[in-house]
Amino acid sequence: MVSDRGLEVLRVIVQDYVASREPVGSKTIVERHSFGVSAATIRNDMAQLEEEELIAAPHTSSGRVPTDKGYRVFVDQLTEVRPLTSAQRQAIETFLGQAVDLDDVLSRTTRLLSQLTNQVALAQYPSFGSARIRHIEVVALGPSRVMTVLITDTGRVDQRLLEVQGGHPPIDMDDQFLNELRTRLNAELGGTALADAAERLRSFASTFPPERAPFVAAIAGCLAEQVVANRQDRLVMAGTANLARTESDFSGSIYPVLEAIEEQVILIKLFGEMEIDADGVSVSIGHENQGFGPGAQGLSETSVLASGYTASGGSMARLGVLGPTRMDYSNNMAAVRAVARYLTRLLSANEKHEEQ
Amino acid sequence: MVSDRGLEVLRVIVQDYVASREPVGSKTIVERHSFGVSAATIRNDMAQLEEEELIAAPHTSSGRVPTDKGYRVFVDQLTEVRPLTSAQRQAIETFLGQAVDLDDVLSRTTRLLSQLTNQVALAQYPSFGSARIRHIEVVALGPSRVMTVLITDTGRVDQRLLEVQGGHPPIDMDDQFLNELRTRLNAELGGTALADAAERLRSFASTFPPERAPFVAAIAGCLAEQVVANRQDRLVMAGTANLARTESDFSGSIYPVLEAIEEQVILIKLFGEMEIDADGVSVSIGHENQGFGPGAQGLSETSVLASGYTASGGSMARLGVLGPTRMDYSNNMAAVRAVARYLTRLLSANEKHEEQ
DNA sequence: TATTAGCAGTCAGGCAAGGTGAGTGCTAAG
DNA sequence: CTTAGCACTCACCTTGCCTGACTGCTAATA
Repeated sequence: MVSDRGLEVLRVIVQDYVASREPVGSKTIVERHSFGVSAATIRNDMAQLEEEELIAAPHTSSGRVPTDKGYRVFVDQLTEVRPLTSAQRQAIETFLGQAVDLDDVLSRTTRLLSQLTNQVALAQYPSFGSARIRHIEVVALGPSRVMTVLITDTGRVDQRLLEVQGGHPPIDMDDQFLNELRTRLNAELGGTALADAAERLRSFASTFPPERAPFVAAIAGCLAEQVVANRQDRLVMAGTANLARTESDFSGSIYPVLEAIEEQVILIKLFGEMEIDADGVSVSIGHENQGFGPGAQGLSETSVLASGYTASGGSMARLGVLGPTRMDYSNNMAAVRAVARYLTRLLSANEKHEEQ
Repeated sequence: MVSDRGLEVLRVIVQDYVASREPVGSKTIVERHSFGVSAATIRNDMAQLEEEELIAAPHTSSGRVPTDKGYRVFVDQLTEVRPLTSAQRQAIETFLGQAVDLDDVLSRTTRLLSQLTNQVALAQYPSFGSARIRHIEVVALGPSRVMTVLITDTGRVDQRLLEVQGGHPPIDMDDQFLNELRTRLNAELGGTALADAAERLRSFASTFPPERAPFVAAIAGCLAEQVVANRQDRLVMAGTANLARTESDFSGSIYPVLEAIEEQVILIKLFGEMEIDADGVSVSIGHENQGFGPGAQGLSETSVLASGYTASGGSMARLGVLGPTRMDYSNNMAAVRAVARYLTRLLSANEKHEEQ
């Protein structure tokens, strides 16, 4: 029902509204853009757009504002992701290049992304997924306390404390036994995909003499927990202060938004649902964020851009930005895409290096 | 210059202002508190308090508001930290008791504290300080990549990646050598205070045959870095959303506040400067937060409460809350103190357990 | 049929005037 | 030292008015 010019009108409405933060009227449109038609014609087009619920008027005699649906059409059909400036590319390379470990990479990534977009930047730790066990460490911290450390080939290190209940006789954690245990654990599990590790761990204790078995079982249980640890889904974020700066973009307080962000579960779920086509950026707009648990309605006036990056081991994770629905989609999508790509390259470069 | 009753007046002004968010006048005071004198008398007292710059009037015909200096006097002389309710104590115990490792403890601590106070809660990782090395791990991740893991008796695990430049001949990282290296590192350094470890590491490589020395030196250097890693000063925080809820307590936007908080350096410095007397709570009010670097003026309308806790190994770290100067000092100081105490008990209980 | 000009109608937001009430400082008396 | 009384100030609210930016509609035009 909407003519080509109508879509063009929608585009400039979105662009002008994002830039000016003010409802845009027919007159302003003909003034700022050369449509070659009069304001009245634009008004007719706008009437159609309104009928399609792509724009709306805050009050009777004001200009129009894009609806969530309008943004959706804009993002799907009208936006072309323009490449970053070379200065920005430069910034990405130099800033991310200095990272020393995964924590650092993600911390830098989010800080960088929040600077590029002036929004809240989010990055998910790579899920264990297809990662493999590189090394297992068991360290005695005291007569009844043990620490297990799980190191994966993705560079992830996960430690856990274990209190061993005193047995009869008291468990003997001499170094020699721990050495043996460590050796056998690594022999049995080294190189195993995490997905399979839990299975193997279950039967691991039975290969030990009965008096050792309960202790070993405890350790194995602990490691099994680590394997499926929910930690794998931790989020890093940066630039929450940007929300305060764009505060006027929210009808009420930014409190519910901040709250929803702190409740990382919501974002993780949301990230999980957003499907990313190859090297694309996926967008979830306003009400589309609904339904990811209580508190998610705090995100009803925000949009989330997400892209995926692959860490070494082929495990996939998400990164993106969150901001008010009225954001510069074009620029932000470009930034997310560029950073995601660079991140993939950075992490798989390590990978290659490692495999050679 | 200020009479006893004058101080009492200051107290109720602070209390009423904190509770009502509105300037409090002489009439309201005599109505709500039984001073046994008339409003006019209170007015005289208030005139004196104003002369001492303990209170101020936002505009000519309005009630008074405490100044930073007024809050200072209130905190120093007029507040008694009332004990928590038993329900609150209960909450602390059950919530913190479930923690599995140090990360978890601090994450839970901040979430709890932010709930108890409705402010932003902060906790510093225990500084290595007097901590000792418990265990060192060296893991080959590939032909030219090594990961070093440093585990301290405070339960801290710090890993780092190391790219080893190909030598002549290419470095041989067979398991046997790594085993030897690991053993010697632990023999040499296990139990060493971190403060001394860097020293010893410097000469460590020289005890190896020349063809191994460069490689070992690289590893030792990497470990030395870890020992003095700035990471030791990381902060955990929770409840930033609370800032948005108390937004009206700030004259401008909360943007500079959020920004200052993200810039953890400022808070870490501030924490460092605040001196904590035994089991006390230290308070830094408004302008007192100034001078901790650019961005610190974002904190000019906030107060920071801090207490210390001792982790195992006797290392001291801070935890506290941050909120608008107009906060419930009495309650918040109680909460900070109680949580700090409990945390110390929790961590040193482990310690004891471990030493027995 | 698509476009345009013109016109009447709507309504948010800004501005000024006036009233209200909370709160003060001062003074003189108890 | 305390109190009552009084004049004064000033933020804040309400009301009314005006302006300007829009719109939707209609009738003329290409």
